[in-house]
Amino acid sequence: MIQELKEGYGHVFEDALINEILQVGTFKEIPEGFKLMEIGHYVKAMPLLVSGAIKVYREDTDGNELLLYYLEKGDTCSMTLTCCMGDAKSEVRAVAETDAKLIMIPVHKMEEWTAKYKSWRNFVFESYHGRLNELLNTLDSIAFDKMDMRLVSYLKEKARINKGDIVHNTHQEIAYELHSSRVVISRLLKKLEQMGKIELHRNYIKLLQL
Amino acid sequence: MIQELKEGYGHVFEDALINEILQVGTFKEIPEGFKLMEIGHYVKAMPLLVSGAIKVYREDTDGNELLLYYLEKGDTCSMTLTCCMGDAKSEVRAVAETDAKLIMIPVHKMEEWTAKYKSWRNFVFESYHGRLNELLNTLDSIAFDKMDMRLVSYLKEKARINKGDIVHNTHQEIAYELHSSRVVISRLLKKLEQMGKIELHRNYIKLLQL
DNA sequence: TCGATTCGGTAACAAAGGTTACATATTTGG
DNA sequence: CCAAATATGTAACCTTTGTTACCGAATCGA
Repeated sequence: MIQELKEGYGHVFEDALINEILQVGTFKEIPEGFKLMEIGHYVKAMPLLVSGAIKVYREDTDGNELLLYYLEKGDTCSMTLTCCMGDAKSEVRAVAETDAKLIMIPVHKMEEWTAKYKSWRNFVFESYHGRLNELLNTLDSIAFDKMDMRLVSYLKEKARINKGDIVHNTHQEIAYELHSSRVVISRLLKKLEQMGKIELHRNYIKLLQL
Repeated sequence: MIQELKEGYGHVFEDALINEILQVGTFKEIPEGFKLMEIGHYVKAMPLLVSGAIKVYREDTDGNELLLYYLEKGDTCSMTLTCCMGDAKSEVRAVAETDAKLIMIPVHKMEEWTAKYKSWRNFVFESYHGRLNELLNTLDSIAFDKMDMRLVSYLKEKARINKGDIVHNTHQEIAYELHSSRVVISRLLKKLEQMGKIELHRNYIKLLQL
């Protein structure tokens, strides 16, 4: 665990804090598709993401779904932060987009560290800042962009997260994540293909020049 | 200033902190329409809202606009928090919706208090939590609701903030805040009037039973 | 191997929302 | 008081998005 922690967080946390994390944190490996957090559940530990990517969703009571953003190495879930401290329920769903490695921190340490370590405070605040900004970007995209633009952004981001130029999703899955319908997504994807920007295949899409 | 502070924040902050705030904070009264924060500007002080309401907007480079949420008594601007600590630029615009009273806290105290006062930490975290949730609600509304529902929610919220059943806005102003067009808003308002839910007048709308 | 399932393509249509244009009423400023 | 500006109503039309329906191809499982 020590090398993963140092690699991902060595520049962020002071040595004393790194040592504390090593003592109380537990290392966890999760497979792609693993559900880390469910709406309405309480959260008992805070994850520091060491490798892989986590996607964070919004879902309403009617089953409507919307992808909010991804977490990557060095990120933590701000939602979890507030849930832990405030003893509140989760408002979002989190699922591993790829295989991932995490260090789980027990909730009760967080309050303690916030008082004790400047680097922890900075980390927590920066985490909030980052997440607020990602939410704002998602909001911009929904409020101001049309579906074709949103789709292009989605494909780019997905490819970036998965470090390649292939997006392994069906049209239906994309439709869910963008809160649209399969037919609409197929239609727009076909247009992108005709423009020479992507190549469509069963179960995956290859990005050419977006 | 002392009575406003105690009334709004007496249950939230411990006495020692209240005293510190009285020493370093400056009291400020601002009129309706006053611009508190502009996108791209740096923020040098953090506001504690004592009375009145502040509306927080998103605006993109093309001039597209969208109302995010309101701040009320006991709230502070989380965006400001991160901007102060991280020395980052503001991502939003904030305008006084009504006349308002604020206590401004110099940035450098925030870091100090976060280490020193548990009540301050709680306040800051709850503030973040609240704002994240309001952003999520706004997002839900844009992503999942149609314009007629959004309009009804808007009118209700606006009336609540202004403590009455009158919304003092032109159709054009409402269109801007919901990022729609005047014609669409007029159309939907007319429908609401025909359903007996509102009364339309020049420059204001009276809510009946929404 | 064969039937069932999943995935994607496409057409026809509906609904929501945006745009343009123009009319009328009210208010404001000189 | 009158011209200009502002606020609203309304019609016609277009674009985007969503819905339903049906098709064939690929894949999977017994």
